[in-house]
Amino acid sequence: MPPAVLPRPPAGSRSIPSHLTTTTADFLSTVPLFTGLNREELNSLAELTRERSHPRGSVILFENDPGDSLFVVRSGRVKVVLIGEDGREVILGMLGVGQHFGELALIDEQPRSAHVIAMEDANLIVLRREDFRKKVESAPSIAWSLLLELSKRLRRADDKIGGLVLLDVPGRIARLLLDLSEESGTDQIEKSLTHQTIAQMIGASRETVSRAMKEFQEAGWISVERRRISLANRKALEQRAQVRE
Amino acid sequence: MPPAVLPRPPAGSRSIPSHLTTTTADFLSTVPLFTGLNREELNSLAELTRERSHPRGSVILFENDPGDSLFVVRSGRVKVVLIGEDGREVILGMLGVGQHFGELALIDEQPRSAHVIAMEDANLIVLRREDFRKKVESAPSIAWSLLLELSKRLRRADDKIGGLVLLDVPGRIARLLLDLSEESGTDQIEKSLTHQTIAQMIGASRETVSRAMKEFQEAGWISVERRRISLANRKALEQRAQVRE
DNA sequence: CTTCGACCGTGACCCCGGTCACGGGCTCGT
DNA sequence: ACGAGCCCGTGACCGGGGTCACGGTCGAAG
Repeated sequence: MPPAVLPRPPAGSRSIPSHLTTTTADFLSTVPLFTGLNREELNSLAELTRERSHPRGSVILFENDPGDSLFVVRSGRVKVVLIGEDGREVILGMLGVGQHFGELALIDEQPRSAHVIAMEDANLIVLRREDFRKKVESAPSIAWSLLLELSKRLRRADDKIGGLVLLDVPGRIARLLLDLSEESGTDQIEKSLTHQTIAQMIGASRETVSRAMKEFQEAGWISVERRRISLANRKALEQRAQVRE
Repeated sequence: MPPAVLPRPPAGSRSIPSHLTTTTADFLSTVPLFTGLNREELNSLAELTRERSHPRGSVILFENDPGDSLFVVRSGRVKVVLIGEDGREVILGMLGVGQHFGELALIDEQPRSAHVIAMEDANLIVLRREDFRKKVESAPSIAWSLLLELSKRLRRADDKIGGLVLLDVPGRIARLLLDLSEESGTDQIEKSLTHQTIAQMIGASRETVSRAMKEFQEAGWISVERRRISLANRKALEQRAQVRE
């Protein structure tokens, strides 16, 4: 892994109004955070919004930076990571279209808690703190959505902590695969997930993940065809993802 | 470690109106969650409340149980834990007077995400979901306090994940000690923290914690006198709690 | 005072998984 | 189409830390 000297946002961070398939307001209506807003509110919200695009690999925001914006992913995919001095990355989460990040700093006014990096070219909708605050006050349904979202993340995080302490690497992988498939609804996992990425999500090395994945395949629990993982034996994986003595 | 067959709440779970130093309403006014409520609102809130007492070691609520109550610690101390089939415990958090738990299930209606166990004899104030919901709706300041609290916990959890992956055991201990001292305001940590407890908080074994703590003492970074840990060399600990190569 | 249970200190052992070092296969960009 | 990067597979090595097994101390209960 290259020591990854983090460059400040390189070219491409300019605000480019994106003329895409839908209007911003239309898009916002599909974002869970903003369900509960009516047409009018969506429009006024869209007014307050800027748009930025980031090329794959660029850093969208830095840990410890003061932050006063909320971001919604309009296209592409983004990862939330911690990075040690030695360059090792821990992936706390991956966010896709319609998901958002940066709320924490909006709520508690603390510095950003992690880096966010574009995994693919990404377009982001940006909302500034004051505008967001006003929106929340005028539309309490947003506050409730936020609570729901934070709750979900907190459960996930606690789960992850439990997994890190109680499970071995194969167990953690099994759990991750089950999580991902659940969130995609099917037994398929589409995302282009490299072993390296998996390793960073579960706190392991690339090599160990390779070996474990091979075992899962040989056991017939999963099958892997170009950029697609299928869960063939869910039961077995669930078993493996459980603490046993 | 005893395999810890978890008994259902034993004797002592009866609701006992506690005639303590202050009234319930007075106490609630000191709880961060409810700052922002005026006298009247506090009184009406107190009306909706029940009180329970739990002896040291008893389980207050079980992971996976459906849950519809919020708890506020009125006295004593409580731990939030995950428990593997093999009996190993992971301590996700410790809560003292004025802190609350059980909100997650109130917000997202999912089952409880962890066990909660009394570390000392504890008195708890209990509030049912519907009553709580109504309160939140009538007093949006509560929603904001909740967002603040969940944000704080999420940051903590992410930190913990980072620590588990990036730091060795001494590093994780250093970080824990710094956290605890910060939250107590001084360089002293009072709580009766056994090595066993520390081990469960950072995902390590009792023995390894013993050895690391000894090194810290010999290095002069901390000093330990009966049930009290003092941080003597904060700088060194901060250093140790950092990822280095 | 004695016993009993928690808690701490320490040594021996050993295994999971991180690190290093390669080699070989894809996919791009030019 | 041919390097240049990414990826993935695999072997060798070895070290952090878990586990086991004791012994010692101390406070509380009988």
